Amino acid sequence: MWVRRMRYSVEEKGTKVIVRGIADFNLKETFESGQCFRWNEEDDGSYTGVAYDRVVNVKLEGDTLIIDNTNLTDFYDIWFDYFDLGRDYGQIKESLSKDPVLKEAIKFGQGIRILRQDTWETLVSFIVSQNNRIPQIKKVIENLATSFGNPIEYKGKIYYTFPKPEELVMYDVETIAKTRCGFRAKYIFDAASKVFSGEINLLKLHEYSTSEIRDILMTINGVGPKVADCVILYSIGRYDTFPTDVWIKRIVEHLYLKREGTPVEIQLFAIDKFGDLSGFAQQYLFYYGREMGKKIFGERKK
DNA sequence: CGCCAGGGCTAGC
DNA sequence: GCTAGCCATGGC
Repeated sequence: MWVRRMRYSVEEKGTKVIVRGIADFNLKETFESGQCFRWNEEDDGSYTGVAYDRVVNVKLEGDTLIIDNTNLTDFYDIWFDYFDLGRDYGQIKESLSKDPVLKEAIKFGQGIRILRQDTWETLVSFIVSQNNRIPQIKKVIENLATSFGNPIEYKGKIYYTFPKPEELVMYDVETIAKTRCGFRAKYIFDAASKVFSGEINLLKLHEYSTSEIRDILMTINGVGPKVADCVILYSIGRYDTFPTDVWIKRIVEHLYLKREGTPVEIQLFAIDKFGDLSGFAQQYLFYYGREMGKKIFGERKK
């Protein structure tokens, strides 16, 4: 019900696809809301990133989205869904704004969208994220790509695709650890092994219920509730999911509960409150909490 | 130096 | 079922 036919005009021009009629989209808010790790800002405010074995540059000028180094086929096959362009975020924000806290949070990230990312890359990225900081997560993911991915050129620079399971299982844990991923190397290897062997079929996850997907992902060593929920939200697109990390826990405790709670309690509270829009609410609250900074939450214990 | 990071595993109750 | 201690690495 939250997917409405959006009215865009789409035009291919040289190496670019130009989309007019874009609303509720801000590149910085979307790329820096902690859901993805391979987009980097250029001097002109555009972002260059690698996803689905492609490197593109995206720029927003008013209501016009310009995607460079692509074509119409890729736009409809990949980028339309990747940027969630079929969804009316205006309606989502309107509905969530009935909650006064969310109404305030949304002001800080009016242009946040939830990207539809590749499941394998999302899985590994959030394995890397555990007990780690975002700049370090980005470095490790780049190391994985340059070490084990394939080179692709764009504007005279070499970028690297994210390595597939079959490109990782041929190495051992010690080699994977050279990417500075630390103790997570064995987790990455186990994920690659289970996907490569077919024990876990990422392409069929969407056929299962959310809790079944959770159970399947958590059979991987190093994948717990938080990592599984991030995969479910950011790549499967189940929006009744509320990934609960230390930050969102502090934020919910501070803004709603007015007391401390367990992660499970926080999650159940949020999903009960936000329902099918929980994932969006989480993203707005997370960005809001991070923008408000450690001044408010920093001194609290986890 | 110690502390902690978008967690999860393990051992010990 | 619950939790404290641990985990690699790096920034402060």
